[in-house]
Amino acid sequence: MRVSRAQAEANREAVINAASRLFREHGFDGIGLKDLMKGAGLTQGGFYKQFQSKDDLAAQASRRAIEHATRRWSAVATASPAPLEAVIELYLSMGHREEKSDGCPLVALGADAARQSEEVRAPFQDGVQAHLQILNELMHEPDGPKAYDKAMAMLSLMVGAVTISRILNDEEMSQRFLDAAADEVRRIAASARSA
Amino acid sequence: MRVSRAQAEANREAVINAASRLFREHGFDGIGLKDLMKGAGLTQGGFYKQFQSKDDLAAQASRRAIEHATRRWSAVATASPAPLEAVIELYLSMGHREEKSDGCPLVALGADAARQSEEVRAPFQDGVQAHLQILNELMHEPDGPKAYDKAMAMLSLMVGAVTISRILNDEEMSQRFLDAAADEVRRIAASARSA
DNA sequence: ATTATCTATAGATCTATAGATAATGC
DNA sequence: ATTATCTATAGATCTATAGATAATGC
Repeated sequence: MRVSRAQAEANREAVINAASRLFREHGFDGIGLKDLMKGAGLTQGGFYKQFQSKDDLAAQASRRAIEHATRRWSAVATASPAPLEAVIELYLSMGHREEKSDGCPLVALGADAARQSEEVRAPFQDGVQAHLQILNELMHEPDGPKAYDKAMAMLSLMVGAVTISRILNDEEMSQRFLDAAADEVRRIAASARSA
Repeated sequence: MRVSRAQAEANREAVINAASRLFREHGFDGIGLKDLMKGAGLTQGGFYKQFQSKDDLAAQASRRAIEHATRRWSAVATASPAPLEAVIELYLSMGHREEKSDGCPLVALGADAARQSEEVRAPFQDGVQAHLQILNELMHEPDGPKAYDKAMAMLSLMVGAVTISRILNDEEMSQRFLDAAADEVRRIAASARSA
């Protein structure tokens, strides 16, 4: 029954990874400890040797999800000659609309996060800052006086558009929301020039 | 124990009204039948004489919340000489950020709605359409070829900004998100002209 | 007589804990 | 000997149902 220390640490990581997906899919209140542990191939009993509470796991899983999302933005941005377009294509896409459990946690858990403890909200707040910094660098004039405000509008627009596109059944309408958002994100990035 | 037919109908309405607030505050999974009924001064036992299931109440409470939000937009728009500014002031405000249980259901339950049954999602979809129509009429050129797409971007931006502002603890940062969104909403409304 | 609401409860599930088991690590 | 994980369980809460109660409506 006992496993090596290295394996134990790997198991703990597996629980955090599974939870980061399962919380995004079902919400913090929509999945229990039993299924969270099962997601890593373990049973419920070991949970409190690994985490202080469900809230503790929610905080760690949120941090993992947000940091993964941030790295993903950085990765596509640095890999592309047109970084902003690359981020738009990644984020404002039907693919992202459908991959709820692997997509942006600000969309999958935005409304939920506002109801959580300070511990759980903290990683979301850090994630917002990290996303803003990336967007800021993708702006036409990152050092303009309003660049950071423009980044805030861009992030709000992106999060809102994917959130709404997930509520809508109509795929055509969903696509139209994403496209409309993409157009305006481009306009905002460009307008940082004159602001 | 038994009450008049009129009172019974009033009680049912009271449950829907209480639920429309309580779901926005705690999420669909964050509050049980006992407290939902208690919100209307009743006990849990009568619930299934009034509603088919918790999901049924969630659908009706969502419809009530969304329709209330739509009427609120219409009301401030028609009452003001600057209708778009009135809607912006109402929606992109710290007051709205704080009144979660009486605010826009797309913000309070956006991520939750995407996980719900078709029955519960339907009122949200109708609500999105209704909000778009109001925004469309507030545009500088409502009949422009891209007016509806502009309305989509405006709604996404507004929903996203309030969602993020609720996650942030920092009030200054929250305010800045709302202000940045307000600026861009105005720009988008104006840009419908030339599009 | 009918019925709106109540108390009480069934059965499932939730978070959290206790103690058993069996493999690691000294 | 220590400890990572397991099975089992406590106690609370969840959705849903059953049957009692008492006021309405015919």
